This record gives sequence, structure tokens and C-alpha cells, in this order.
Amino acid sequence: MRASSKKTEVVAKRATIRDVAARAGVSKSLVSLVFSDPAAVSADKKRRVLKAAEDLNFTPNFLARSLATGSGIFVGILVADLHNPLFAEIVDFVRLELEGAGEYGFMTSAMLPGLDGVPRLDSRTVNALIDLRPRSVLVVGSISDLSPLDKIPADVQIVVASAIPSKLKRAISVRTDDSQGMALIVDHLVERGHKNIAHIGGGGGKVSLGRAKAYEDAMNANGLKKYIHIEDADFTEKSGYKAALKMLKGSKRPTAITAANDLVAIGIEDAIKEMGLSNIALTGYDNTYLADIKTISLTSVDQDNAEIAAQAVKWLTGVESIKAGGQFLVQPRLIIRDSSSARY
Amino acid sequence: MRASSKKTEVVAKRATIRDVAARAGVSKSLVSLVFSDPAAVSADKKRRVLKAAEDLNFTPNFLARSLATGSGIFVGILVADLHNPLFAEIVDFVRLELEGAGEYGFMTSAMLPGLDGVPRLDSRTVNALIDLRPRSVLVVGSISDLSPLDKIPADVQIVVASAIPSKLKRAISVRTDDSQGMALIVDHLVERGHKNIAHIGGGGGKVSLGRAKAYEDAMNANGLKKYIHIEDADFTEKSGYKAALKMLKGSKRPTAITAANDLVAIGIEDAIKEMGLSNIALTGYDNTYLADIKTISLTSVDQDNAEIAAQAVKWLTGVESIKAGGQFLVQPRLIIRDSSSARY
DNA sequence: CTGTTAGCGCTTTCAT
DNA sequence: ATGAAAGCGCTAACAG
Repeated sequence: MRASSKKTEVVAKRATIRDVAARAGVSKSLVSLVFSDPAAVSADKKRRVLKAAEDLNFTPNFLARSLATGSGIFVGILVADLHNPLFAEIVDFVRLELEGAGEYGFMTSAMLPGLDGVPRLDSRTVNALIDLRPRSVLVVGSISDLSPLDKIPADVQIVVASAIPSKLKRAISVRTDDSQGMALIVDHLVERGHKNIAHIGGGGGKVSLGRAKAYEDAMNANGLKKYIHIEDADFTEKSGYKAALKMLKGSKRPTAITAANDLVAIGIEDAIKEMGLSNIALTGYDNTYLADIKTISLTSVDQDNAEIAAQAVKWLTGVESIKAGGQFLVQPRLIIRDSSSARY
Repeated sequence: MRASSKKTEVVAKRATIRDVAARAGVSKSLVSLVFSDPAAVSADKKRRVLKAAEDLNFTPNFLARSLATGSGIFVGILVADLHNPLFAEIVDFVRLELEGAGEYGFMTSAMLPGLDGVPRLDSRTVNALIDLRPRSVLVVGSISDLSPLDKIPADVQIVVASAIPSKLKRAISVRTDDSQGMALIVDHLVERGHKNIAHIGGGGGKVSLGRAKAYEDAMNANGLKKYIHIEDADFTEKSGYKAALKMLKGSKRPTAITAANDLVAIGIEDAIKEMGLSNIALTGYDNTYLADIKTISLTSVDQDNAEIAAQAVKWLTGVESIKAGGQFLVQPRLIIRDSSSARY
């Protein structure tokens, strides 16, 4: 039924600048002007063009425009890991923020599952993004090797959010101050009377490593150097679970455990339960929605995603700038929930 | 240091077909041919062109090609909700599958946060996607109104995965058979001795509604019509929590509760805990990684994402076809965990 | 098999 | 202020 058109294939082609020009009785270039530099065209003609565009349901072709201009009018967003709820939140904030600035964020995922389980930056997507000629590029989350992004023209600003840029000197980054975040956590546990506070994390990336280091610093600051105890884990639940089992079976069992992120904390919690232990304080990191689930109720550090997004957008839109390699650290906030209630 | 180029701005512009032609000593069209129809060019010249391309780090411009061809060479992927772990998984499978078929999937998120909290399909992204001229389009997850996609040329197949297409007759869909899924769940609970089995869900979308209906059918099939009890909730944890409180405070408290999805189940669990109840069996749906967290350990229905992805890709690549509005239902699998262990 | 000529839809100079 | 012409990087008929 639907396919039974007359002789003409009625494939609803999008109207072009030419169609609009014809309908409005002006030249193509004038139509183009209306959409790129509206102020430069007479009110009368402008109205007519706009009307015609409206009638024809016309929207400038994104693609053709990028091709012709040599530089697009949108911000390219690359998400590192679709599975991490944290990143989805940041992307939402960024888009809202971008929207407010009258800019447009085009989100793509450049990560390929990867045969070995480790996600890899897909060069085809990177190339596609380059072809699209974004005005700037935002990378959300940790990508182990950002160097493929070096093919992006040098005048296109690359901003990394919630991660430490790896192998890409020109990138600038905005993320939470993990030294402070970890200090908040350790101080909180110390207040609750804990001394023997351990950390599970430090593996699988710069961010993780940074947090482990921050934990050490915080312990030292509290004069608890002798209690420093780190069991290696990356950012996954499974890895937290295994590390926790090992730690809890060891001789100097801690009274409190700090995790590299919420997922790791969940894995630790599983291990604690499985071993029939109780009264061990536990903290997460990132304050994802998981932490807020009542069954889990995890004390965690909030990264202030809104703030991260706001700063990223300032750079992406060129409102603010900073030299290559520069960074901005956002203040974290401690969210206290049940998991850290055990006292000592 | 890096910026101190000589007089020429060394913005690493991507090499064009022209550069390659010059270097290989052939015409532009020949280069083009090598990349579009390699078989049609002599081995010798082909080698030379490929070599030159290699040297220049040349990759055909995605954009220009789409513009010239009128139909791109990639599959556009639109993700409904970045927050739902289920969708990320499906996307991963689809990409892997596409990769295997020698095709390329370009993933974008078309959902804007939405001021009222309800995500909306962003017309700019839809337009951008249309401009890119994908060979076919995959929508992953529920979007309340797909009609903006009707602007996609009629010859571009639109496939919806893990959702029921709304307001878009031309779309075809692949998803799990929820009648079977719910039957598996109800049968399982009946086997454990339960009769008074309730359902929380049914609100906020066709899929949710379908599952509620499937629950009713399964109850009827077990001769448990008089126990049918549905409390309205959408797909969020919060909504499950509220519905559960209401249900559990009511007079005919069930011995088992089936949830519309895992998140809702988690909300229900919170309510159960909060009311100090125990021995109520609980089931989720979707078998997300949340269900597998030991602390949660939720009996759930696995959708077989790999199978969904495989079917979607067959359609997307044109290997198989089906008439507009057609659908394919995948067999679900019950994953039994602790949450349903309560017997009655 | 190879090279030439248009042209995709748009944005520029550059005249008018 | 407006129109004509050239061109972004590529492919698609053509002719050689």
C-alpha cells in the first residue's frame, strides 16, 4: 500500500536551500545568509524566506554545511563507557548546558566492545567525527589511549571530563579533586572512630591510581600511616569482590574499607556478606544512583556532575580557555548513608 | 613548542582523494574507484594507490561520500536511554555483529534530558542522522513517540530493538516474548507454592503494559484469576518503591511479587525491607547486571540480547526482510537467584 | 581500464 | 542588500 506511489518515487526527500529559494522567490545565497547571518538580511525578505522554510519543513543540511564551512557548528561528544551510569549523567548535564548556550552536542560512542573484553577506541568513529568537523570535542570517561584523537585538527579543542587524559598532551580536563574526596572519606571514618582503614582499588587506570594515592595521603594526614593497606582492584564489582575476599581473609582485617568507586564497593559488600562479617564500615565513590538504592545505601563521594559539565561547556564553546594540558578540579561532596555507620 | 610551526599553519588536515591521486600519479576518479569498487581496477595501480593512501594516512571522507552518494554506508544507531544498562549491552552486541558483517555502526544518542524529566527525541539529532544518510537505522529502547523518524527516507529500514514501536507504522521490531517471559516467572513462583502473586508495573509505556498483561494471562493459565493484583508503576526504582508500599500496606498482601523490570524490583525490595517483612518472593525482569549483584541477587528474565542483536543486524544489513510493522520475538530464559527463594 | 565532467547542499568571495 | 560563481571531498555517469 505504502509503496504504491505514482510514477514518481515519493521518497520524502528533505527540502534543500534551492527549494526554499524558489518558493520565496529569492536566490539560494540569500537563503543561506538567512540561516548563517540573519542580521545581514532585510526584515522583509527574511520573513519570506523563513516562511518558505517553515512551509517546506526545511532545515539546513548539517553535513553539507560542515563540508562547505570546513568547521562544523556542533560539539562532538565521545562517551567512553556506556555501561557506567556516571557518564550518562554527565552527558545529560553537558547537553542541557550546551542547549542553554545555543550550541548543539552530537553524542557518539567511540568504544568498541573489544575482543579481549577491554573496550577500544574505534578509529572509524573517530574518523567519522573528524569528517563531521566539530567545533570542539568532549571525551567523557576514561579511554586508555586517546592518541587516535590527535588526528583531530589542532585548532579543535579537546576536553576530557571525569578522567585523566592519557597520551594526549593537547587535551584539557575537568574532574573532581580526588585528594579532597578521599580526605573527606577518611576523615569521616576517623571521626567514627576507625583507624584500621583499608582501600580497595588502584588498578586499571590513572583515575583509580590517583584515588589510591589520595587515600594514602589522607591516611598519612591523620597519622595512620601504619594502617595503610591497599588491595588491588579495577573499577568493576567482580574485581572488588575478589580483592575484598583476599583482604578479609588476611591477618590484619580492617574495620573500614574505602572503595575506588561504587561498583567496587558493591563487590566488597558481597564479600563481607558472604563471609558473614558485620560491623565493617564501607564507602563508595562517585555517588551513582546505585549508592542511593536503599538496599545498598552507600556512603559515597559526589563528583558534582553539574559543575563538571558547566566547566567543560565553557571550554567547549570557547567562553573560557586554558593552556594545553591544563585542568580544573571540582570540589567533591561527601554523601553519608548507612554503609559507613559501623563505629569503632 | 608544538605550536611553533614555520610560516605554514601545520594544522594536520586530513589528506584528500586529490593528494592521494597526485602521489600515486593517477586521476582522482581512479582513487575513488579503488575505495568504492576495488575489483574494477588493475592490481598494479591499486597497489600504488593503496600505498599512497597509506603514506598519507588517507581515509575517505565519510561526510563527502554520503553527500555524493545520496546513501551512506553505515547503520545509524539511536539509543533511547543511556541510563538503562540493558541498552548498552544490546548496542555492544549489535556493533560486534555489524563489525562481523563488514558494516559499520555509528551510534548516537537522540534523547535530550527534557525539562519535565521525561526524555524527548531531539529533532536536531534526528535531522543530523538523516543528513548523514544511513543505510538503515536502529532504535534501541523505548521512545514514547517515534514519529519524528518518519522524516527518514522511506527506503531506509527502521528497526526497533527491545521496544514496541510507537507511532511509526513502518518500523519493524525485535524483542523478547514477554508473554513467555512472564509465564516462566509465574510458573516458577507457582512451583514454589505461591498462589497470591502480584505484579508491580504496567505504567509508562507499551512494554510495561504488555508485561502486566502477560502477567494476567499467566495467572489465568494457572487458574489464579482471583489473585490477580496489579499496582501501577513505570520502569523506575522509585516508582516500584511507592507502589510496593501501597500494595504491602493493603489488605490482601501477596506472598510473591513480580516486577516490570529489575529497577522496579529493587525499589520493591527496599519497601519490603523498610516494612520489616521477610519471606516475600520477588522477581525482576531484563536480567541486567544489577540482578546479578550478590547483595541483590534477583531472579529475572534474560532477554537474550545476543539474539536480539543478531536479528536486528540481519534486517539492518538487508540480509533478511520483513514487511512494515513486522516483528520477531526472541525466546526468554529464566535466571533463578535468591530473591525468589521464599516458599509458601 | 582510465580520465573528464557534473553535481550532492551548502557557504563563501566577489561583483552588482 | 542581493545575486552569480566557485568550491568543500567525494561519486557517478560519461567519453577516451
